[in-house]
Amino acid sequence: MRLIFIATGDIALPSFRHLLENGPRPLALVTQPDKPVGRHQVLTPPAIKVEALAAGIPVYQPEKIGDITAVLAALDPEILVVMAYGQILRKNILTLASKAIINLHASLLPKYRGAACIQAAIDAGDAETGITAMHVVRELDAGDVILMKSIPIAPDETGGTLHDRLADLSPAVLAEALAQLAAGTAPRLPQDDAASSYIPKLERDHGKIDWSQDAAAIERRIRAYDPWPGTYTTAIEGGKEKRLKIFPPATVVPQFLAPGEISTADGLLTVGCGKDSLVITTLQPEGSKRMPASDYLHGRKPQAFKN
RNA sequence: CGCGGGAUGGAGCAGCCAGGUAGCUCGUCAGGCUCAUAACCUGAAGGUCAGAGGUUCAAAUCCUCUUCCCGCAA
Repeated sequence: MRLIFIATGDIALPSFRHLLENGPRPLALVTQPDKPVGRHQVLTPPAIKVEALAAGIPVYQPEKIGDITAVLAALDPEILVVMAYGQILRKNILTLASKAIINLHASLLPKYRGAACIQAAIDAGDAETGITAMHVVRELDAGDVILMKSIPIAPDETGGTLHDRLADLSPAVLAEALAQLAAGTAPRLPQDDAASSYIPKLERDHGKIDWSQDAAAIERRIRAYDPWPGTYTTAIEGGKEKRLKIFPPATVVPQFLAPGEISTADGLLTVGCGKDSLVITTLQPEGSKRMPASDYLHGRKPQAFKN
């Protein structure tokens, strides 16, 4: 089967490796251009590009994928596989493959269409999530479903751990979808648009904690947004405002405190929320390193956290 | 050269602006108290104040440079 792989995010790595080892060997990889990363803006290639080059797979990194339509068409692909690519695919790409263009998406569609699907499942407190293989249509993540596999979400699941587990689940979904497409037995299950939800791309600002929310909701968000985009709050220390990153795990306790009010009893950093309170175990003050909350309390005297 | 914070015994911090015996909250070790304890009391060890140069009678503190860490932004 003539296949082109279109992906940027690390979540696609296991699926890509699966194809390299078990076939069909991709004719090419299309991925985003190298981007400046980190404080010093070092130009960094996507990890999947590095692996593709090492395996001798041709790599294309167009600014807009539409720019290389002719190049891709010349490869005469039967299947396009898209996963965490990061660009909207236009019509000329959607019709490029003779057999199908499919997408692997990290949610149980129609829930959580969009970029932040993994975080959304934890944030919402869902018991399970999964990988969906579906046809790509113009509307984002709205195409007919071929199949999906689910996994349970652990009580201490973070965005990072769930990302990795879903990445590992993906090759099985891809393999089965490809097999069914090849055999002509792949179903086309329309999505229930009325039950769908859309989760926009997360920005750093979305990690700001609102202490008026229930402690349970905040706890889920701290896990969901770790390691990206992370959660943070503003601490009042001696009249000055300091930004604090908050990391999991955090524990919900029934203690009553006003939202943002802090208790340091028993050496624990407990913060009041809209309902119940939250014990913070790990944090990072601006300009300093990540540290246990107990260490933080030894040298600093936060009066409160503000929204 | 994008903006900014930081480097002080094992941990987290103060001291720096207005130079002049190294401080705080813990931890560690020893002893004590207690039926007992992450409690309490007493004592001890542990730091060339990131590095280099300069100013000065005297530098953690002032000036210059270097290295490393981090927040924002991208």
